[in-house]
Amino acid sequence: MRIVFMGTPDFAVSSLDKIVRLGHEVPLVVTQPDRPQNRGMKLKPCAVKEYAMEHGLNVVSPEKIRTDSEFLEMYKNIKPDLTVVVAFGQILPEEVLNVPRLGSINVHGSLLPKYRGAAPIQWAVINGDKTTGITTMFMDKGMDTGDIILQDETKIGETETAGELFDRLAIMGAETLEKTLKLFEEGNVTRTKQDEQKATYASMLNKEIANIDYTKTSEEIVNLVRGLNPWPVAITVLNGVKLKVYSAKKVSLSGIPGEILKASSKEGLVIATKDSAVELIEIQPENKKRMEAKAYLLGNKI
RNA sequence: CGCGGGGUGGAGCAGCCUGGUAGCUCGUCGGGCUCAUAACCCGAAGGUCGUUGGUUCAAAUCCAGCCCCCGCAA
Repeated sequence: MRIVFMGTPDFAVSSLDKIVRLGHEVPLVVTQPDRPQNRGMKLKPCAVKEYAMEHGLNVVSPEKIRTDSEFLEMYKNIKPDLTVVVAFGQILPEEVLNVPRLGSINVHGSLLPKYRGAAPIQWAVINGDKTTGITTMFMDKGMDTGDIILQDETKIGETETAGELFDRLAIMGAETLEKTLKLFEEGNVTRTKQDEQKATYASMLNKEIANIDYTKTSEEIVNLVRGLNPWPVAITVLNGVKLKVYSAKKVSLSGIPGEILKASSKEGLVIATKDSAVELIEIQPENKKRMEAKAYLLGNKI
């Protein structure tokens, strides 16, 4: 088939790679424009763009795809059979969605209608879900509201981080996409409407939720830490020391929520929560490297 | 030229301002104590102080360049 790909971050690369390896024709790849990213405000191409350039694919990065008539014209002239969208990052208007002969499909990192929106994988971990999965669907003008084609389910590990789940779902996404493309080739695609009653939204992550709230339960806090690792990472401030928290576990102690119960290189760093306490195991103090809390306490005090 | 912190035995830090013996808390190895131990006692190994050059009788320390790591912001 003649497939246009739209996607931006790492998560999308394995799906694009799958399409290329399956031997489909990819006349165009669409990504977000380069953004100033790192220290020093340097421009860095996104993961999909890097992949596309390495493989000699034609890449465009419209600033606002909604209002870009030049892009729409060019896109129409390509006459794609199908367009695959994976974590693209821009809302696509109906004129764009309707261009491909067979439609536009999306690979989403949750079992829709649960976790429509921007950060489904992290929210599944933050909420302590036991399972999640991949959904492929036809796109419509709503936010992840289109008809479902296929779903694959996977268990979330007890201590799995969002980053680890991300990597697994990126691979699973490519596999589910492969099965979906096969259905298109065979002409056996089915559509299942989403159950609106069960729909939930996974909003974008912001810094507010990254701050650990010790009046929550230990389990909620541990899940938050897992769900925000490796990005944007849970944050806490203890006696004026700002820390990123990469891993934590529940321990059987108690005190006033937020109280520092232990802070030594031998016993570790333990903070009281609503129902018990959490030990902050792997941390990153401001301006420092990521390290064990016990190592930090060898030469620093909290 | 976005703002800022840092690179010192295996780990985390001090020392730098006010140049002159390499320090602290751990870890490792050996020995001791103990029913036993992540506890305690004794001893040992292990560092071109990121790198290049400069100043000086003398540089971890002062000066200049370069490399690398990190926080904020985006």
